[in-house]
Amino acid sequence: MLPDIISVPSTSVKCLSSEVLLPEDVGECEELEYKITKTQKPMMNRGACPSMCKVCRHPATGYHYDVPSCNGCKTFFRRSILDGRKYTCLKMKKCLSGNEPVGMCLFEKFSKEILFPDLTKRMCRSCRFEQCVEAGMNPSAIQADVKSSDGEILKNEIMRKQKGSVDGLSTPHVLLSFEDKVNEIIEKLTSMEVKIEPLYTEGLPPGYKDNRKLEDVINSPMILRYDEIPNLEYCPVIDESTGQIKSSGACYIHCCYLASIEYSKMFDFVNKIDAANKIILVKHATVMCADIMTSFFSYDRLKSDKLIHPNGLFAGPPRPRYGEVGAKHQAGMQRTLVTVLRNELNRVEYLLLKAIVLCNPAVSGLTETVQEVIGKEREQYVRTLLTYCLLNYGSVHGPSRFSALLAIMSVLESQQRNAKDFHLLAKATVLKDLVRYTRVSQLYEQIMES
Amino acid sequence: MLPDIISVPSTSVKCLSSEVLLPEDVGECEELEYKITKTQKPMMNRGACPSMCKVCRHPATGYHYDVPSCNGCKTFFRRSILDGRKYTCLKMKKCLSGNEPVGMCLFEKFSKEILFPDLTKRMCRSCRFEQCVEAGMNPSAIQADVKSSDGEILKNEIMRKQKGSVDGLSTPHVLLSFEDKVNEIIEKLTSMEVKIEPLYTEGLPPGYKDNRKLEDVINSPMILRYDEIPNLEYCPVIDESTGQIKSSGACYIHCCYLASIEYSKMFDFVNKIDAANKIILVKHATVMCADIMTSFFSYDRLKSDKLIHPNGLFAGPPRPRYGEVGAKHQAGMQRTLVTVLRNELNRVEYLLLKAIVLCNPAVSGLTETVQEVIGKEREQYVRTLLTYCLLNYGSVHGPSRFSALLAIMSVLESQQRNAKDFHLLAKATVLKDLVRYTRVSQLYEQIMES
DNA sequence: TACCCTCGGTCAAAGGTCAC
DNA sequence: AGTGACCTTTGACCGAGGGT
Repeated sequence: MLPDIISVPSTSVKCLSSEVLLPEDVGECEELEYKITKTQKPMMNRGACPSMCKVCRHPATGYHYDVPSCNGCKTFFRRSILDGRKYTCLKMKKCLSGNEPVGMCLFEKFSKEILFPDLTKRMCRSCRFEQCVEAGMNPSAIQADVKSSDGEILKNEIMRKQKGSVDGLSTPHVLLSFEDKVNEIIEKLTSMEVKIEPLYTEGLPPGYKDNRKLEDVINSPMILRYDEIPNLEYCPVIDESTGQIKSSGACYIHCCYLASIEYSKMFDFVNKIDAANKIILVKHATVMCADIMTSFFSYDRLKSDKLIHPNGLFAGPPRPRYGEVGAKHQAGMQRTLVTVLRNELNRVEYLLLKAIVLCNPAVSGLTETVQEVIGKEREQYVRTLLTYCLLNYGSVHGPSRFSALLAIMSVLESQQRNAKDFHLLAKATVLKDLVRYTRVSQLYEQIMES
Repeated sequence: MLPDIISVPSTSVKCLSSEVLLPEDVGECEELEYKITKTQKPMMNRGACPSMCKVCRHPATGYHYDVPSCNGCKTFFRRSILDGRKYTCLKMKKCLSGNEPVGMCLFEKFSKEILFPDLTKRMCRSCRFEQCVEAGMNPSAIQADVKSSDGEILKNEIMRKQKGSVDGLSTPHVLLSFEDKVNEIIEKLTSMEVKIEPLYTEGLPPGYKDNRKLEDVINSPMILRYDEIPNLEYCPVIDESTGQIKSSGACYIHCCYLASIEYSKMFDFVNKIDAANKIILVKHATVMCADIMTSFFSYDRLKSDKLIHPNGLFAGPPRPRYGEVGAKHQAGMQRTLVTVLRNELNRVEYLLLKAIVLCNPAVSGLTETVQEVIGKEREQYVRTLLTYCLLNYGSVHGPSRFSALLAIMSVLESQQRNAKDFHLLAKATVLKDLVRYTRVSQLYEQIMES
């Protein structure tokens, strides 16, 4: 069962194994399974062709014997079974892991291995066959008649082995160490994300206002639920014509920003930088982090192709009366989402991208030391994202996937410029009243006016 | 000889040697070669079998390392490369032509050569290897690992030699190693760049105007010097107040666009797409290609930190009177350059980036097939750039270098939008006169108004 | 009806082997 | 030690058949 879920293909998850195995994720997995059952296609995936051969990392040509694989490995497996072949590895099954040039750092080894993917050359037939079995190639999916009794025996042997090992430990894999490292980072980001989620999804209750300054929020201990916010002020907006309290929903924009700020505080490197630099960084990153969060949330959780808040309401400046700049802003927000959707950003990619957005050493005003610290942090996430792409999309499509993801950043950046332009314009001129009506927080203004 | 024919084996129809000797068959050979070139499938041609070894004139057993050849020469070539052997001819490389037994008349020599075509007997190993290379045997088609560093050196040497003589007919081979592929692609792009450079650096001479339409330029054969442009029209601009010819420098903008278009025509994939799609693609890419070219040229060749034309004059809309949009446009141009400078883009990165900019499958209006073709082409360049970064900046900084380079693209894109906005605004309103004054070509307008 | 998968089969062209 | 006829293996490609 598990293998099937993992190999559920294409853009969608193909997650690293730990993701699948995390207890929190069971729900997600089940959901995935549900989708599969629903479309009544347990094995194959409509549309997208899997990108990488699970055996040798060549470009895959489709699912063969239940495994995304290339033509070569498909034929190799079939022949091996039909002829009932027995291979012996002369290198103690170390064809894959051994023989590396000495003195290479791990990532170097890895990227070389991925980018120079001719595993077939380095794998002996024994190890290749092993890898086929490991990847889950299903002997009973072979329709042709086995040519020898050896074949029959081998087939049964493999089937027994696979049945037995479903819940057993998978044998160590070359890339495990990289997967481990990637997993470690992803797990950390995931747990951070989980922590800030309630802050965003619950929103500030209607009529309440958070009066803290940006500096306060940044320098105070973590606050992960709105009801822990000190000095939350109840100041409902009164409709001037009717004199009644204007009904207003929960305030998600403010909370989305709060969530982004609290999120940024969870990174280890913030301990290494001083308050002034923190503020500069946060001012630069928050709008973008909030945007990508809203976009991803709408798409991933709420399955919406429109930008919506956690309560299901339409997000962004909703009314047309904001004029041209408003329209541009609005269009920009939607563009962010559209980009996310078009790329079918998955959760891992989202998390890493957000981390990369946050760790931007090019923000002007940062001291040199801080730039260096942040630069190193960013490099780590960039590398992880690249590794993830290479592992999941292969050496052919991986790099372009990686570049497509990075392109989202520039969309976020221009979106941020639009948002800030919009805010200034709105405040200065036509929208003075509207701005007063809206429960604009000081924090919001501080961010937007940077 | 006869036994060979009989034992010509198995299933496949290895041709009979007598066939080789028939004069009529020379034609067939040539036809075969022609077909191959045409379909760009040098590998195989099912059904037809090459008849004669291009190295030694024995009966061929098929294509080996891209050359119709016999078993012996195939094995000889492989062994020579794998062992990295160096042969020396003791007969001044005259094994083939000279040194005939004395006293033979020409006809004797000739008929002997035809009837006993065993050149191997007469060729020393040095000359045989020479002949292999000459015939076009492709060392990168050898899959086995070279056994010595000598082998690696020899292989590269041969490949360089062949590239020079065949003029880049090298075939995309699946098993070409990544390093090789990187070099191959870079060399190809370099040679393309060299070809278009004069078009840009010379510019159109003052007062001349190129009246061709975009379609004409795209569909006509390559023109790489301005003096080959058909119907170049001399139409100097007259100053209305003085009645004198306005002095104007060479027109670089037009030529830069021309250079970009001619450049795009050099990509192999353009043969696979129709005229309509070509136009769409070129309309989208030209401004960006021209921008990055101007930027890189200013920085790399002219060592300028300002955007300047090859003649040393300041580039871009130079006068402040263009108003706000003009200023924005101007600032954008400078921003492109600044980005280039800040990144210290080198030539390889510049070339690859330009190729990536050009091969954009996301341009709206392209048919799906074309999108796919272009997408594959782009993937190739993206992968190459990534590999280049990893190789040259290491696995720690390489990925972020790669991401920094990709970020230049979005700068180019927004710069393009500004340029087009500027053009439309200029044309429609305040700058009507200026636009008329400027020798704006139809081609320029067609590009700017897309 | 018309695709679109994935199956098996095919064969040109790789590599390897071993008398000579 | 080299050679090359013969052999094995590989994998791109194609038609078949079953599913949507």
